[in-house]
Order: sequence, then structure tokens, then C-alpha cells
Amino acid sequence: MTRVLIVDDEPQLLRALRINLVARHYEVALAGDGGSALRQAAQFRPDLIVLDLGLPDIDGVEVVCGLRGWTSVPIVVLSGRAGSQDKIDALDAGADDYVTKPFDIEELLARIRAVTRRAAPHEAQPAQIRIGERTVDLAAKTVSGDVRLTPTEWRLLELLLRNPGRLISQRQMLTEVWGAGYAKETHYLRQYMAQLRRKLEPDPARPAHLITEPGMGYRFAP
Amino acid sequence: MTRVLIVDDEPQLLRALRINLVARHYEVALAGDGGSALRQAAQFRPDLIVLDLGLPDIDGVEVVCGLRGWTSVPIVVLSGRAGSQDKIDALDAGADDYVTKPFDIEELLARIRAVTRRAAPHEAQPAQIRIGERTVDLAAKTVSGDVRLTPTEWRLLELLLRNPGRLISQRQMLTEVWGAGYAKETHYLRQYMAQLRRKLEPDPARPAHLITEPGMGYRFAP
DNA sequence: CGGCGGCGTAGGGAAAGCGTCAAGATGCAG
DNA sequence: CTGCATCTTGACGCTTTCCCTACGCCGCCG
Repeated sequence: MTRVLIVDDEPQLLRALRINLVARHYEVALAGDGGSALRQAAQFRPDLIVLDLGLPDIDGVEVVCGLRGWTSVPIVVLSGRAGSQDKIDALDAGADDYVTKPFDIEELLARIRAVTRRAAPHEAQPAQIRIGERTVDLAAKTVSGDVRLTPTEWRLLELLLRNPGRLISQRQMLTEVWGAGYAKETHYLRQYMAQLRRKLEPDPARPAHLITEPGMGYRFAP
Repeated sequence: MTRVLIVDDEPQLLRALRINLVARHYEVALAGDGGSALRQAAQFRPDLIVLDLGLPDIDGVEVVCGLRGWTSVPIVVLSGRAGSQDKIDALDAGADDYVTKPFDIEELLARIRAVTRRAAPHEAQPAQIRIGERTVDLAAKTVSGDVRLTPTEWRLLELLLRNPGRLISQRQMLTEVWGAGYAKETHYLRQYMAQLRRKLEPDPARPAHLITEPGMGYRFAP
């Protein structure tokens, strides 16, 4: 869930934005002046800041500079001033976008989505899954301990690992890995499940994680 | 030096933008319609695209979608239409910013600086990478030991080195290095991977760092 | 006790994928 | 125009992977 800090000195604008953002499942914090904005940014750790330039205590550009001193969180500036120089100053201070009041709320939301999308890839996390002694990384397509899997083995393993604990029917595995028309070729499954167990299970003869459900299908037990 | 592709159907606007950008030490390419824009994007490899929505052949939003299919290069949209829905459509299609005509050239430049700054955070990471006996500097585009790489070789190597240990699919390599439409030309990969190994690997016949994953892609092993 | 269906293992032939050499385009500087 | 570097394209062995058949094991049921 994306966390947004809204900074503005007009309570009614704060309220309107909060309602719209909460309705779209953002987590929202509010600040009414530059001082509390800087404090909130450090405390609330937002993923995005919507910042009005016309604050009672500190100039908005100063707030941008203060934030950029220690964080690269995306900042969307709001302002009543439409002059080019104001925009240039704010953008060059480190803001990511500049919207002039009055603005359409839907446009602001679209701009928020745009800058959030651009900043998002930083929180990309590796999806690592443990199978016995081994660790599988589906994104990097790696298995710990110098184990290599073939393309078909990866497709099969991925299907199982993306549904931990759930039973996958033979029919589903065959159609998703080999394609429709192979729905009856159950011996492919035995073949490749055996290979996966040889490569991944501590004791391939007694599988602890790649479980057979006789007559039904297979299951990955974490 | 930042490379910018400008797309607009008005020659005079193209000229004005080119002059301003060249004066600020940008490298500039021009396109007059959507078709050549898509072609130029694949060929010129810009770091930023300034895109007019009102093109004679393809709708601007379509162009944005076509680009986003294979690249995440920043896109700043220009448009005469000031309606909110137009902005929302363009931004949600993948544009990074939206500027309505007429615009102040200085403001546009500031917005270009803003999106460029946001898209280029990887300059911070150390660009020196060891491959066997050689040292590769991605920023300076140099390899120790008087080894020279061609532009295509650099693009390919950069893609692999920026994802150490991670498998890069053939499809991804082909679309990112050669552009969409080359997704099936796996022959190029073998050709250029062989050249990279000849130039970088201690024993090109037994590659230790530029690894082949048969049927899937390639991987850089640090 | 003996057939039967589902499961695991082994091995071989076919096909697809890979590495390499070599030669034909293409573009650019002199 | 010529020469050079680079990018395409083609052809040929070699390896990996896939597909398929065969066989042994186990629990179930008649």
C-alpha cells in the first residue's frame, strides 16, 4: 500500500485529497505547514509527498530542498502561482511534478500514479523460496548449490511454487506446461517431477516438499 | 551526454526545441510522425522522448503504448489539448509528464531535467566490474587491456552486468538491445555473445562469467 | 494369489538449440 | 571511390533437451 503525505495550509483541500486518496487505497498522512511536513516526512516515511508551495511558515521550495537533503521520495508540488519561474525553481529544487491550482483531482491522481510508477522499481525484492537445503529464486532463475534446471523443469516448478500448499491437478499442470492436447500424458509429469526431486529434494526417494497426491496431482509443501 | 528524441509534426517547433536542447549540450534526434518516432526510438536509443500527441499518422497515446511495450525511457508529452481526460489517458498509458501548448521553453527544460534526474539513479552505483582478468567500466565505456567493444556489444554487456547473477531471457535481450520486432532473432545473440566471450573471457571456449542457460537466456556470473 | 491401475526409474532416438567459421551488406571517414 | 569497422546472414558440427518406450514397484480388489 502506497503511503502519501499531503502538505497544504487549507484544511478543506487537505480533507478533499485525503478522502479521494483513501478511497483509492492509499495510506494518507497530513501536514498543515512546512515544519510539520519535514517532521512527518521523517516519521511517517511516505512513498510520495504532495506539497503545496504556499505554506505559512517556510517557503515551499525550501521544504523541497530540506527533503532532498536526505530522501529521494517523489514530490508532487501544488501551487497557486502559475509563473514559469516558480515552476522551474520548484522542479530544479528536486520536485518531480508541478500542478497549478485550481486542478482537476483526477489529473492529480494520474500524475501521482505516474511519479509513483517511476519511483517504484527501487523496492523490487527477490522472491526466494526454500526447499530443503536449497534456495530457489524464481526471478533470477537460480537454485543454490550450482543446480541447473531446464526450461520445462522451471515451468513446472514455478507453477507449483506459486501455489504453496495448494494441490495442482495433473490436468492443470499438463495444460499449463505442455499445452492443451497433452492433458492425458501423465507420464510426462512422473518424468519431470522425478528430475525435480533429484535436483532439489534432500532425499529424492522420500520427497518432503514436492508431494504426490495419488490420482489427483502434486503439491508443494513449504 | 543525454540523448533526446523530439517528436512533433510542426517543423518550426522541432527546430526551436533542437536549438534550445543542443545549446544545453543535449544530443538530439528528430521525428515528424509516429512511425518514424517508434523507429528512431529503437535505433537512436534516446534517454528521453519529447512527444507531441497530435501526430499525422498514429495517435499519440498509441505511440506511448508502443514504446512502453519494450522500453521504460522517460516520455514527456506535449499537447494542444488541455482537457483533464487527455492528460489522464496519456499519463496512465505510461507518459511521465504532460505539458500543454503553448508552453514556456524554460519550463519544458525544467521538466525534462526533473524526469531525467528521476530516471537516472543508477549513476550512483560503482561502475567497475571484474570479468576474469579484465575490468569493465560501464560509465566510461572502457575495458582494461586495450579491449574495444562495439556499440551493440556494449548494450548487450551492460544489460547483463546490470543484473549480476540474474538470468536474462533471450526475448528481453533482443527487444532491449535490437528493439521490438527482433524478439525471434536468437542468432544475433549467439553471434554477439561469442564476440563478448572472445574479448572478455580468459578461456572463451569455457566461459566462466557469461553463462548460457540453454533454451532460456544468458546470465552474468560475478 | 494374481491381475490391475497408478507411480517411479532408466535409457535411447529425434529435434531443437548452441557455438563457430566465413562471407555478404551496410555505413562512414578519408 | 576506397578502405575499414560494424552489422547482418548463411551453413555446419556439436551438445543439451525433449519426447517416447519399456520395465519394476506398490497397494488395491476381486
